[in-house]
Amino acid sequence: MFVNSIMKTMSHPKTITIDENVVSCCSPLTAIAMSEVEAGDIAQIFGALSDPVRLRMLSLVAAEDEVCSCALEEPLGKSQPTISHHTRILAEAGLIIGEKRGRWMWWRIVPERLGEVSRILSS
Amino acid sequence: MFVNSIMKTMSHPKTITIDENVVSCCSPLTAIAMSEVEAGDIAQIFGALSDPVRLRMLSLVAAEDEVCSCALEEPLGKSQPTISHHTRILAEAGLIIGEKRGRWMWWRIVPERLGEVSRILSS
DNA sequence: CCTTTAAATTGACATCTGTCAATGAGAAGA
DNA sequence: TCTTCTCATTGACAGATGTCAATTTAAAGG
Repeated sequence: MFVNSIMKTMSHPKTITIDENVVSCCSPLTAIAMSEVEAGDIAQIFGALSDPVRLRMLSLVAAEDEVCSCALEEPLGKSQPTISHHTRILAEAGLIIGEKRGRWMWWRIVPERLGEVSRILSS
Repeated sequence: MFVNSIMKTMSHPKTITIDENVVSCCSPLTAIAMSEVEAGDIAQIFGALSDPVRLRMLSLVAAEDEVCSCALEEPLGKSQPTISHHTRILAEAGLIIGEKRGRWMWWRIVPERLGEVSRILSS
């Protein structure tokens, strides 16, 4: 069946690694005197969350275990390069992680990262 | 003394009202199918949080009970119009609230709002 | 009134950002 | 190898955004 044919033909799972150390995350806001570098790092994450298309994308991925890039174009109504652009930004922020299997790129959310960001706002 | 002289000269406290109904906040991300309008509203909030200057501004305000606009220019190293610009954006996102007393504009954070936004990311 | 002071607004400008058509890079199957 | 398919990259462009000088508005105190 379909899944098996994928399993048989897929190459060794390649995990897309994202610079984790780019981000010095994440002490709560109410803690004293946020440094400029910390502010820049956190701003990058919120920047990833500041676009409607990316938020709906995140919502779509969160609703499933894994979502293929190809399954995002239609519900979001955006071109393939645009989808690729947005997944990259979310991945660079550490909010999703991608794995290429065969020709398909599969995305899942990173719950721990979501939690980290959530904790920044909770006093 | 200083505080009293302020109390005596201040006009009736005018609370700055911000369009609350602009934002249809805030169901968690993992809930099904975020609508386009909801995504737009939430994106606006995260957009307010996506700038390093505004994050440090928020941090400064959160560290005190109230902070005067005039007390923000120096630590943030930005001009008065720029400070005004950023406070406005944070206020429009409902993250801070301002009150004009005499010549001074006093800002405080809106903890409930911070909580709302935090809850969007917590699955 | 007139002056002073704090903040908002306006206008200008450089930079950043979202978008897509065109193209390139890898993987799978024939 | 050749074709097909999925995704990434590039280049271009319109629109959004951060910044400040200059100006306006509004409040206080002579």
